[in-house]
Amino acid sequence: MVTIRQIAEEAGVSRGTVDRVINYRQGVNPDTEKRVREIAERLGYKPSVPGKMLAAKKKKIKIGFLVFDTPVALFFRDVYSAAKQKALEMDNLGISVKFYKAKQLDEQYLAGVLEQVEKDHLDGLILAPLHLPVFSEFLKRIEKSGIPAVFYNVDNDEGSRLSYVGCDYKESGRVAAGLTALSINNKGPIGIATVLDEKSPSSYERLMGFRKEIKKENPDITIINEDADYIFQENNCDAILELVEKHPEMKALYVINPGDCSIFEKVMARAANKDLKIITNDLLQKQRQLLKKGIITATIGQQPDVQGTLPIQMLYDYLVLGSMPQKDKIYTSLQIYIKQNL
Amino acid sequence: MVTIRQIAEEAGVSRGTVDRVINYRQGVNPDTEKRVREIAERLGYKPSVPGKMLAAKKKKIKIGFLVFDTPVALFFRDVYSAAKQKALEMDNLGISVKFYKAKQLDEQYLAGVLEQVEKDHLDGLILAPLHLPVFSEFLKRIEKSGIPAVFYNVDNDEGSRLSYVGCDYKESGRVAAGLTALSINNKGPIGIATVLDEKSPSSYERLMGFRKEIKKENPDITIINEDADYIFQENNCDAILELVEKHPEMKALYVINPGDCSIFEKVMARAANKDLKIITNDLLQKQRQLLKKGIITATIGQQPDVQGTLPIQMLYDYLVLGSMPQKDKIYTSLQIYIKQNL
DNA sequence: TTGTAGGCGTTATCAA
DNA sequence: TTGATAACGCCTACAA
Repeated sequence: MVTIRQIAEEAGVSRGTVDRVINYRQGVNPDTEKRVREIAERLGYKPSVPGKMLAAKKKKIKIGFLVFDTPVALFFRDVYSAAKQKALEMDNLGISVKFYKAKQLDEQYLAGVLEQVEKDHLDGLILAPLHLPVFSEFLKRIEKSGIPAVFYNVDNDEGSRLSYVGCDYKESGRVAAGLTALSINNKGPIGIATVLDEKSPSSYERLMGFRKEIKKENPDITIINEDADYIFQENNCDAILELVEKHPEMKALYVINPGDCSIFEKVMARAANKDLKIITNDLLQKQRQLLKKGIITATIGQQPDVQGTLPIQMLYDYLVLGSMPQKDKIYTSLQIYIKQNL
Repeated sequence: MVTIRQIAEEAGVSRGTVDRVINYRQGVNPDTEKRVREIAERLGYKPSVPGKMLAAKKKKIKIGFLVFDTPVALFFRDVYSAAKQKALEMDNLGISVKFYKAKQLDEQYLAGVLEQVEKDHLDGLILAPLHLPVFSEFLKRIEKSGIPAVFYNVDNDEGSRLSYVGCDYKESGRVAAGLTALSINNKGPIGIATVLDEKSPSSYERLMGFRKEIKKENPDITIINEDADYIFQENNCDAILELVEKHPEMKALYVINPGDCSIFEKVMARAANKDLKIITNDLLQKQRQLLKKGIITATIGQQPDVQGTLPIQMLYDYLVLGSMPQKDKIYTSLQIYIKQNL
């Protein structure tokens, strides 16, 4: 355990100088700097975590966390409750996390929330940057201000970020394909559907991943409704029911985004004793119940708890310990849930 | 953020006294103690994590970690490599983790290793206490010595422990049952097999969980070989191949413990183009490959990384922060792996 | 450009 | 039985 004190002694300078060198601060003689840096290198200096944590308390760090709290974005509830828990821990470390709840998804309303976010002087920001003009604008301003941000659930290359924590949607689609194939013994006609999401990036990527995987691995499976435009049409609930009725031979249905989940029971009612397998995404409360009842066959999770806690930890590590995230994207685990492992 | 300093001022005593009270040390006037405790309570004192971490460095805490490093216990390799990583982190916090590798599983050899463990003066111990007489003895001595222990992978009630981190084997069997049923559309004859483990508790519990779940949920599935004595017989590799040949109608095979995994390819060779589904446990390197090749249909994991890292963290929290584990048993997640989510 | 010193919260040691 | 003080490692304001 090498400390700045030891480096200071070795270099014949004061601790302050070593600190300046190590943290790339202004005003050190280049020769001194070089000497100190070499010694630090040679001795294998690693800053002490507790030391940094202790010293960080004086900084009164404030992190902002934007969540959506609407009936159509239920997934964020699970993210939020995990994040709240983590925020309490952070409070113990002298870091405060402020939550901003967006209760609607229309641009004007969101603009108001984002304005509020910018007013508070934050040291870091966590958000799911939807692909909407308000967010594009906002991301640019945040980037300019230099506030480090972590994106969760939705990635967005219109602004720079420390890291992304969320699902790899394409892979998620692939896993759904594998599960679907598994549940119908690799053959038969299947359907794809989604209730919400008019071609949101996440749904679209899942669709692409699903289709590609089926084509690659399962020559004996045919997808009844191939066309993306057809899948993402309006008033989808009715369209899905129609699809199921038109195709009694359908063996499985992949529901990308089930909305409020009421679609599942409706579909099963129409497909009565047809032994239709339903594969979907996420594990919200409703889905848990429907899995138990045997209405949903399997679902693929995206770790809402990790999406809530890891971004906070990453910002803490960055702001307090000065360490960059290991990866540019942290993908959540593609956990498969069936009746028995809820 | 209340500190002992604040409590000391409020109570009109020194920080030392507050420290004595809070940490239940000897030599405090009962009146003083009561007063200090009340103030701490009223102010909602929570010890500071960084403060404790910093102060802990002087204690030179040493944790022992026992792992098995034998050809038949490959799972422990993954535990070990995660634990090694975690040990490095701990080193940064001034805590050293010493590993003890047991290269054989016979009692005499193990006795030697355990003796070595006892010689070193450890502040905490992590081990998988196999159900063998050497361990029974050892656990009793450890318990008497008061050294806190965390068990992983194998629980054992012959000694007291802080917590257990590992698989819920019975639930693991249930999940295997659900997966098996899913892969054969809930009907048909299936088989159960295991290569290693003459009725080790983990295998036995998995078997029980599997059988019970099939009976409860799948009236149309019949288990060809019901009898535990038959499943756990000697020279199992041959017995399994025989089973597969005798029952060409078999739709799926649950392999509880595949040993070195060579059984899988052998079974598939015998069952050529029979479309036999194979369900198993763990995700070692071999299994990963076989899943990719489509020889194994699905497997159920038990988070070797968590088993390696969490016990270390728990002992750290206990020894440094003085916090007890949340639960008596921490079960690893019953993650399902198929070809697409390796 | 560099050094000094105090503080972050807890704990151990020594002195009273 | 209690108090005072010096660590633990880092950071920063101020002084030189």
